[in-house]
Amino acid sequence: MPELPEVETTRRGIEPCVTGRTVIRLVVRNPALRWRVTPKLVREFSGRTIRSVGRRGKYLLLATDAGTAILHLGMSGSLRVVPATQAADAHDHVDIVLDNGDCLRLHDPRRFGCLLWTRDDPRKHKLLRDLGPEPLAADFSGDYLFEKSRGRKRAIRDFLLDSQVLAGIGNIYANEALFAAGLRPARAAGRISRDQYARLAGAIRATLNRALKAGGTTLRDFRNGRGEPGYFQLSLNVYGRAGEPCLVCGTAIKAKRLGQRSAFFCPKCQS
DNA sequence: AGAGGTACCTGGCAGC
DNA sequence: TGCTGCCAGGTACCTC
Repeated sequence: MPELPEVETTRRGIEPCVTGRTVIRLVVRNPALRWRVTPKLVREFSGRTIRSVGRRGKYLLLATDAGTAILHLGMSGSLRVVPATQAADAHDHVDIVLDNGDCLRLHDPRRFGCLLWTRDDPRKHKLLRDLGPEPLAADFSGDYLFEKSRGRKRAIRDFLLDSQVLAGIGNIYANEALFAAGLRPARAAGRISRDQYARLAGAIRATLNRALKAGGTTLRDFRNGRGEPGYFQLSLNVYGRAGEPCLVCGTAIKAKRLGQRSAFFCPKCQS
């Protein structure tokens, strides 16, 4: 589910509700996420005050004076702030109970998400240290993608999904940005020109910014910190639209299997 | 080093 | 109305 716009929407939603609040306890109904939620996390997070809510790629970082909780929403995860007394639904695996009677509730049917604890700088954590640049940060450019892609034979769609190339891009936004840049998803990354990468970098930024304005994409179950869906699915040009007319030229959108995942493109607008 | 496949897990949907 | 098989927003880890 959640790519950068959804994770950032979640971050913005929960930030005012949890910053400065103290965690009084954790309720772990099912510790079996991608990695087990450990007793050490429960012990060390409890009693700590959340100083900030950060994000790196698709990871959320709840920072305290003693350490940082690293949270990933996987494919189907969502976080919301609800009264701690509210009955838990199926798949509400963890509550981070706050000192004002609310809790931060992690819901994740597929359990591909994780909740980890580190005492050190989270950016040095194994899961974060090799992440590529943030696509909305100043150090990201078409030149960076051009240099990084030389000699690479992979499909550009897969190159964009590689978190060591770029952090936070998933299958929806990779496909949408490639449409906006006029590039077919199967094109070899190493055979795309500097000019085309400049256009692609701009398309990535524009697509992510438009998705953020819409509060993210809700295909099935994404919800922001207040339980509300996003609306960017109404603006998708190609993702999930196989067989439907291109909104620019009317040609039928094609779906193609690249590796294990579907890619979508307009055969006329993209080359 | 890079590329490709597998695994983790649940739920929704199409087709029979 | 079942049942089966396939698909899904992610990504670490393994092999070649």
